[in-house]
Amino acid sequence: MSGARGSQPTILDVAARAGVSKSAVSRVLSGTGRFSDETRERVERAAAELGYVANAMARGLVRGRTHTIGMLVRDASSMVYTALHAVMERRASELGYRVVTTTGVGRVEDEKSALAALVSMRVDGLVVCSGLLPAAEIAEFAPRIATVVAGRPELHPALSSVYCDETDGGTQIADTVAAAGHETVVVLTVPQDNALTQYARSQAMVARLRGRGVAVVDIDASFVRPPADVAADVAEVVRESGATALMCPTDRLMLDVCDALHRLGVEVPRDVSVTGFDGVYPLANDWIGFTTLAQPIERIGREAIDLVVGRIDDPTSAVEHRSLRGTVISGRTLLPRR
Amino acid sequence: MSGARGSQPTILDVAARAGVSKSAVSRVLSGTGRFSDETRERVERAAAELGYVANAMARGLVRGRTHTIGMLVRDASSMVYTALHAVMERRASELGYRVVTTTGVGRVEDEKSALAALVSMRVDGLVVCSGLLPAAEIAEFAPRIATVVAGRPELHPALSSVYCDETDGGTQIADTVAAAGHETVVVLTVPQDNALTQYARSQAMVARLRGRGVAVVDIDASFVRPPADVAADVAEVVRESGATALMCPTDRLMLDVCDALHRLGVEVPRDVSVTGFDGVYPLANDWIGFTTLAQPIERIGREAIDLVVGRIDDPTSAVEHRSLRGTVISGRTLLPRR
DNA sequence: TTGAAAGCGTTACCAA
DNA sequence: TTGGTAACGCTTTCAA
Repeated sequence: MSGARGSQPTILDVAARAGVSKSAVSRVLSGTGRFSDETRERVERAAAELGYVANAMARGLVRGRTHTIGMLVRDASSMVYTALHAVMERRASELGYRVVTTTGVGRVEDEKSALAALVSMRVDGLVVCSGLLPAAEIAEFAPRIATVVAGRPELHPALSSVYCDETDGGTQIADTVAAAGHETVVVLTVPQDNALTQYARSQAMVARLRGRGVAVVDIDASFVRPPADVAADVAEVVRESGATALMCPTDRLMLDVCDALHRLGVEVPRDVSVTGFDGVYPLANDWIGFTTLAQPIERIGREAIDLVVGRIDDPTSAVEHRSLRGTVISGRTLLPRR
Repeated sequence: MSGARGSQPTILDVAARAGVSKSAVSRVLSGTGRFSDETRERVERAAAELGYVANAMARGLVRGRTHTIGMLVRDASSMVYTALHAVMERRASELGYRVVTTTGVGRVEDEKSALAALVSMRVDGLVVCSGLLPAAEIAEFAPRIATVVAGRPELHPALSSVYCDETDGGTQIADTVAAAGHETVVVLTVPQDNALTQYARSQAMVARLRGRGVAVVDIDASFVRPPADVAADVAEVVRESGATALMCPTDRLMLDVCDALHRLGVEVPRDVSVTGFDGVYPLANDWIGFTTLAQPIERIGREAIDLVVGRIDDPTSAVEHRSLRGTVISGRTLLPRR
């Protein structure tokens, strides 16, 4: 039975081999209760010989706790989420938790099911890192599972959150551009339903620039548009309106647009200055030299874990919304006007 | 009872609310067996009203299958793993599997426990993406769980694997450098125990260059050395031996070294040509212009999932080692000599 | 210090 | 078509 293909040894196999009861095995292996040195010795040897690894499902079922935090990520290939993931993993392990990650593959439906998968695994806590899933879908589980939203400004009354202050960030970087003397600026904007965060930051950029008397040309950069098309629009505007700077809602889009502009013969920063947003390694790097707004990823990740663990330990703890300020990184892509 | 804090509704709660037995609920919700329309209707409503999400632990326990593939990643912040993650997630979902990811935080011990966590969750299959963990540690579970190693040339007889042919890759990029006419080249090498893959590719570079009569200066770039120190060595060698090119084992290290060289006043590619390895977005990009060897990440990820699912479906299927060729990407960082 | 037995939430097999 | 009941692998009383 214990040798059947695919079946792993159970506590009964260990007990039989050690010549003790399964209760004894359980006590020894989980270090609870009392047992003699001899029992311990025999159990440990038997377990090692069998390559026994306790079944977390069975354990979780009876204990009602999994010591696991589920992380839902929007896009496994985005560097922002990736960086967040690494930070959270580290912090969670310090606190005695394991992080398991799932992702939707971009669609809301997939994300809902990825979230449900985490819930069905009965993770002790949930950290949602996605600007895509509507708050209501997330909040549904909040009464039963400690839930925190990380990386997006979520003010839902049932959900704690930690995020970069997008408005402040957009404003800061817009100030940087304005201070460099640019008088006509292109801002790439993303529709609200594409990504809340990106929408918020571009709106802040536009508002601040206009507030400072800068002429703004707004170009649609919704996710469905290929960067090459966006770049073509930018090139045209630069030619016709004489815009001298371009602001992007993410470093990633900035990179794609720079690339496309390059193919059109428009060089950065010679012909046009460009700024990004996110500031995650490796794009935020002196040698590459993006001028961008760095999100406080380290703090966001760490505090998200602290918040969720806090709520696991004390489910009655108050909902909190923490807004963290980002920092402008000055690179080579933004030049003073003229 | 069903309202107790933290406790989620169970199948019994649904059954009670729907006025049927838990067996009926199980049948309806899992779509197996027969049931009347009325039963279905009542069960579905009750489940929806309660926000019921089946407990995957209980289900997995009795079914003996979780429909989950566990992915062990070395470094959640590395773009190579990140890219692999995204590809695998997509392919697995096409095949009806969910991917859960865990990572060590860099140390072998942590990785072992991260792997054990996956095993304890009784994932149906395991994809190990780490050049760190010794094959023996991984192979231990192979007899009981379908296991595939992705992204490293692992020829262990019990482990299937898919990986970039590191030797061929190192050779290809070395050929590219030699063909550009460089006669003295610095190669950054990493010790074998730091990372198998990086070791293999740098050795291949060195061998090929020497084979073509190129003078090679070998600089130690073990993980513990700060890139700034490595860069200082490089700067000195460039000055003293007149080396005109530098080959790095990863794009990431390449970036850090370029950055550090820049601070030392050594400009790339003006003063020295540089090549990398990995070729993952965003560094492999025309605008940034790294000359590098692109690993076939898309194929590696996809085939890793196909292999592991194949072994889940047919545990007797043969162990396979698939070596995939990478492609040189020509960027701006490599100039012809003189 | 030990082992027997009662669950944990599901599914699956059986009568009914 | 139904519902009762026996697992699944483990932890946790409770007696001994």
